[in-house]
Amino acid sequence: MKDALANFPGYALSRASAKMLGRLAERLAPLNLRRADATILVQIEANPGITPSALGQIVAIKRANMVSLVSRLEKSGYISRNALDGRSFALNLTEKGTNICGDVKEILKLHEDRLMARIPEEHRDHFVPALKALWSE
Amino acid sequence: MKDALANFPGYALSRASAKMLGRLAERLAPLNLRRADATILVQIEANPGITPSALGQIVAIKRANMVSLVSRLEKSGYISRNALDGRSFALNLTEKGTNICGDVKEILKLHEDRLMARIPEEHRDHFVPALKALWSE
DNA sequence: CTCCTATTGTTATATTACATAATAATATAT
DNA sequence: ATATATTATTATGTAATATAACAATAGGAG
Repeated sequence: MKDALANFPGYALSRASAKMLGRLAERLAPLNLRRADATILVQIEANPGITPSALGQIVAIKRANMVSLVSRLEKSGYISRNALDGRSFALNLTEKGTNICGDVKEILKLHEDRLMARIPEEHRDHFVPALKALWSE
Repeated sequence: MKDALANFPGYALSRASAKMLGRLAERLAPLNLRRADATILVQIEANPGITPSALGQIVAIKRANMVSLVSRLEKSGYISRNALDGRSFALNLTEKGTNICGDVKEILKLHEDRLMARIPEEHRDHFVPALKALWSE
């Protein structure tokens, strides 16, 4: 009963990612937020007034899938939408949104710290650079 | 328009994983196989006679979700199921399955090589060990 | 051997993530 | 001024993954 793919980088990458995403989801659950919600809140805070389209490009979420995410966050009172022109909106955090975004960032910090702590020290500094090389382009 | 999470290891991990999984899916599409199909074929070849349950434990797929995967691969003529006892089956590759498994392994090899090639040399050797530290437990 | 418990494969079902196509309104460029 | 592109949106489909329930059966305890 051996794992024939255990040393394949792509396989290890997806297993590690799946496991860490699961962990993060557990940690966000008490806030009643999903990962996409959390990233959107943080990105809006860092980019006040951003449009759904531009936001979607940053976080790799298609416009069509953005709609329900944004409208749910609006209904929860975390973000506001103000018309920029006839077709696009400026997204901003409300006060309530800023508050929960603080909680989110705390959870993210904890999550990232625990994640990095699992990686043996000699590999740690190589981790993010290697991932960014795969991801960005 | 900046990505506030770009340097978060968990975020980078999931972005990198998503991108590479997408690539792999494209490469497997010509064989009309999905990633789960490919991993199952390779794992059965490495573990002849394994049961669906044991296989599911290796690849982190729940029994319930294994059913349709296995039965589809059987219908495609790639694997065979032989009763071990009254409730479990031994899974094996058919000749056709062994053939396509060869193609799969070729694609995986190519995929993994291209993936590693994207990672700057100085980080390469640290990549899989770091991921395994996150994933395994 | 018999009874209780655990395991296996299975069905049904729900959720989440993510993809495409079409559309109406509007901005932008020629 | 008109053609084209972009934005937000709706509708829809698929893949991955999770849980609960169930029948058949294996394995262990007495």
